[in-house]
Amino acid sequence: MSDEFKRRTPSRRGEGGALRQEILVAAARLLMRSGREGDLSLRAVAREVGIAAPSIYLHFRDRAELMEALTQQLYHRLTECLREAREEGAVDGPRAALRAMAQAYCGFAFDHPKHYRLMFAIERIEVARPEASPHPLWEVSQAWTEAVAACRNDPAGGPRDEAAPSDARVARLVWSSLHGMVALAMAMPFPADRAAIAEMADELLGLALAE
Amino acid sequence: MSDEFKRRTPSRRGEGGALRQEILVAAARLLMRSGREGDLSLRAVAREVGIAAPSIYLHFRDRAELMEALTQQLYHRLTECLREAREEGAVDGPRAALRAMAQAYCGFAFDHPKHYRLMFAIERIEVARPEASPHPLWEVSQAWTEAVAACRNDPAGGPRDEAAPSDARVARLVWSSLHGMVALAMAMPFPADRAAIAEMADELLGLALAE
DNA sequence: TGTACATCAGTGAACGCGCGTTCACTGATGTAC
DNA sequence: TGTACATCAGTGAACGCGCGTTCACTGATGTAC
Repeated sequence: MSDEFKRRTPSRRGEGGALRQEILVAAARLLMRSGREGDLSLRAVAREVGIAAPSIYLHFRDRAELMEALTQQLYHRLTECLREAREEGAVDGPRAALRAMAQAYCGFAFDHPKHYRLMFAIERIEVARPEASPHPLWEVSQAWTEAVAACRNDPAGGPRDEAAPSDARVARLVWSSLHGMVALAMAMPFPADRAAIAEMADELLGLALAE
Repeated sequence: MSDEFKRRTPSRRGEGGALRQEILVAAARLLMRSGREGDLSLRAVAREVGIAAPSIYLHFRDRAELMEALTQQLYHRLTECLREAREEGAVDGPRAALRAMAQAYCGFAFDHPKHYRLMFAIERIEVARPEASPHPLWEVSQAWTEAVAACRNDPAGGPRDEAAPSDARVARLVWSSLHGMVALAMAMPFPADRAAIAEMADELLGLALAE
């Protein structure tokens, strides 16, 4: 039995940037196991990668920057997951696409609960960011609005009620409620019932689109 | 200018238990300011109370037990807040009572965002608890179910649809969605719009009760 | 073809810090006789 | 009424730990001449 850490062999010259991605992957892996943000220390991540702790500073200014890069990556994964589900579902029309998207959202949360928790429970530091890069949560919001709008513009759905709330409002209601379902299920002191949540998600879509 | 901590004068004999409550109050106050669970160290709490760190061990077995007592207290405060709102609203009927309860829920979350976050984002350790004390989240769940049932049993609401989902299911949908609204609002990178959330909450109740 | 040098991709040791927890203690207050 | 003792409500100093971060360094690889 050996207590040695695995030792990563250094990148070849010009390929130093590879370590950056390895660090992020290791951080995500570590998070998956240990769960809480506080456990994601620089040193723990370095151990997971198989490098010395100071090597992280070659790619991230400090721990905060590493954490931010990690959450950004997780947000993008979620966005991609939603987009794929919507595309696949779209062959059966916009309603099916929205439904697939909702199911994919719940699936993402239940498949990566620790990641999901970090994404939505992290303390926002809100360093006045360069406006150049909008927050990735905007993309998620956008995706919901588009999918909802596609449903409500579908001619098969009949004429649109004049007094109906905007697509963005309905989308926000849908997203909020889905988030609440998965987040509350995770917060409850007994294991989540995925099937029940999936059913509740369908029920919600029915209500929100006033079918 | 003095850097000294305030020093608490010891309890009189037989009143040692008073410190326990002081510790919990100080922990809640500290949480309100600093936000993240990791900042709630034993030593920080002791400083806030004005006692030596080891004194905490006179009333709590370890840090975990202190944290658990704190969240229990917060859950009970939430439950009480919901119950009061419901009673006040009940003079205008069960529908108004449910509405008041929903508004109180959002109000609690926005008034104590750090507390709310801790209650629902804390890593559940799920020490096999003595079954004697059920988790306080059950009480919250119960409160929603009762309020929803009262609405749907109200004779003024007309006869009940046979195929309608159970009160518990509707209650869970309502609670989940409300939780999602406030939690997502807190997670978004800009300040929450309380009025918009309150409106969305009303809209949700309308949908869920199929008005 | 050889060699001096620059650059790249990291490393090892050390720093000061706050933490949870343990330990033996202290000083005030009550009680038995 | 006096005094020895027990109990209560805490304290001060110390422990070992892992942490973020800094610093001067190393060894391999490419480049200029």
